[in-house]
Amino acid sequence: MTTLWDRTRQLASQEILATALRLFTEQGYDETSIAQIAREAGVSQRTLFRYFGGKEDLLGGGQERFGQVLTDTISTQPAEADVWEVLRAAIAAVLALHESHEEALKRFRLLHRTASLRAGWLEKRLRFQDELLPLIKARMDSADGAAELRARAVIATAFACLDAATMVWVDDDGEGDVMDLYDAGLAAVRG
Amino acid sequence: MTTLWDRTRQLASQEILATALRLFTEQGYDETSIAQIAREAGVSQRTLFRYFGGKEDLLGGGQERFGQVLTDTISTQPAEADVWEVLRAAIAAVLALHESHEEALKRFRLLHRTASLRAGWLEKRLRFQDELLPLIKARMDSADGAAELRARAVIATAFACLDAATMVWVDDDGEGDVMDLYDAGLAAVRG
DNA sequence: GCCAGTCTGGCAGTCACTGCCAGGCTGGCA
DNA sequence: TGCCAGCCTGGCAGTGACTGCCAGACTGGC
Repeated sequence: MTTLWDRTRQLASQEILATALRLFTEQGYDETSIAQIAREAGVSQRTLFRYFGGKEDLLGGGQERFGQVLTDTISTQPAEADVWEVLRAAIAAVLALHESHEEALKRFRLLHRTASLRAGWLEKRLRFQDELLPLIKARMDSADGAAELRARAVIATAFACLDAATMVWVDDDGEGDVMDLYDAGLAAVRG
Repeated sequence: MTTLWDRTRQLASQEILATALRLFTEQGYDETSIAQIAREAGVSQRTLFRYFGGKEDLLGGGQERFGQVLTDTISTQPAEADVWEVLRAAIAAVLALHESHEEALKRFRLLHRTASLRAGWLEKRLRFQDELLPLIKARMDSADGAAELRARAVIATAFACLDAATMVWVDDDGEGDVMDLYDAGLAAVRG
């Protein structure tokens, strides 16, 4: 059962998140201080840091779930499926998590335009890749060696193409479908 | 002509760099404070920050040159060369910049094991990719559209394979040649 | 030997982030 | 209904990276 505490927490959390996203888009990420967000959201800095681990987490978008969704999707994929198919399905599943088109575009734009955010995101993405490694490795032909290297290369390439797709998508102001762009990018790579 | 100032600067710079690398490898990047490096190198914090923009730059390795070397190598490549050949040459040129095997391994290990450093490095690498974009785009078949996307995907894939190669190389304690691993990784991707 | 330009160190301040502590509110229990 | 235990909050102080400012020292050219 949800207690009053839970509801209060939920409310405060949403208020903080909304305030942060508003200020970030209005004046930029680096130009917005934690103090300002806390003030305008009506909580103390200390509390804000208790709700969210750090400034980057205020962008929200539920990135914590991404890792789980990726691994889950891959695990439920048929054993005989091609690794590229498997990765495609995982990426599609993550993209499907985004709420609205506009929100996603807003967040992605912020992400790609702010160096510090971009760095943090890339780092997080690399951790996802590490989590995927054993799953993909198990699905690779273990006949010729260097399965680790090949698995790493394939995973990294898939994300690289997703990166390219996302960037083009953002540059075109959300024109077209990210998944189509991903396919086109991968096609350009694999010939 | 080199003045006394230049020589002093050079000396101080090297002393700082050496101290930093030593402390980083001894106790870890995050566990080493700027104050400690400055103290042990015999300069003030203020001066240290004047020599090097920030803590990340203290890892050295001449990463500033990388962008220049990449673009230069690509520019001097024959016009009819395949984009993959061109990118391979550029990556090989950058790898050739590393002084010694041991130093390179030490730096790479630090880079891959420290989240904050890895994030910064990935960000820098992304900027290199942006610089390469027009050069590669110009070499792509402009017949079918989406040259931007295809160029982005190809560049990102090349770096992704380099990433995979470097990681495996570090995990194997510098066994084998990074370039060979790169070729193997790219082969796994392009079939 | 002197002046101008440059480099240096120290100080104070900002910003993200953390530990600690006292006070307040909530939820369950008598 | 009253009360105690437990969680939650805000404030305060501290750390670590980084910047602006200023005064003092040193160097290079005249």
